[in-house]
Amino acid sequence: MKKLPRRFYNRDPVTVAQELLGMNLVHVSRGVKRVGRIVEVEAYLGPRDLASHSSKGRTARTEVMFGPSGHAYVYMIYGLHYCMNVVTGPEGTATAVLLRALEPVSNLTGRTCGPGLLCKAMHISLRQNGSDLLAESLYVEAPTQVVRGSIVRRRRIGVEYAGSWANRLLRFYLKDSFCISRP
DNA sequence: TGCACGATGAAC
DNA sequence: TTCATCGTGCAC
Repeated sequence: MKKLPRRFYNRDPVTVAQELLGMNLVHVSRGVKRVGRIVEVEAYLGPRDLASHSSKGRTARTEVMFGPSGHAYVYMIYGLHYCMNVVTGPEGTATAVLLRALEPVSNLTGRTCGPGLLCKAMHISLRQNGSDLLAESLYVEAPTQVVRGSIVRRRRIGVEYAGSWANRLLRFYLKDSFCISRP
């Protein structure tokens, strides 16, 4: 097991998204280490990407996205759920990868397939927004051997309002996973 | 200062 | 298909 270095995140979000598949998301809180295997993600390509929150510009909410890579961008959606992203690329590019589904590895209870469910099971909330993924609490690590298999590309979920950007194939998931939020 | 609307999930 | 529920961004 090896924590992913800053340079892993500091690349284009499409590359980072695909390479995150098969990696383990780890959250240590109150002495409990929760681990899940990332099996579904979406890439958000910055201010020009109308589906990305960063297309609204630099605001209090999107501030973390505009910062350095390797940090967690967590936000509340529909007043009910949380979604977690990993900030990618050079500082200021405001690109990110949304984590959409995990396969349970350790200490996870409840479902983990879906961005809101994933955060709930991992005990991730607004407290984790801006968290450095190279620190000790929340991070991603490579398992002893990364098993990926075939990667499927699909349209992103829930971004129909984004015009032609909604049609881009920016969602990636592991074909062989039993845990995908939507086919 | 007010208001429409979500990168969702669950129920019907 | 509908609804829960509230922070955000933008119109006034």
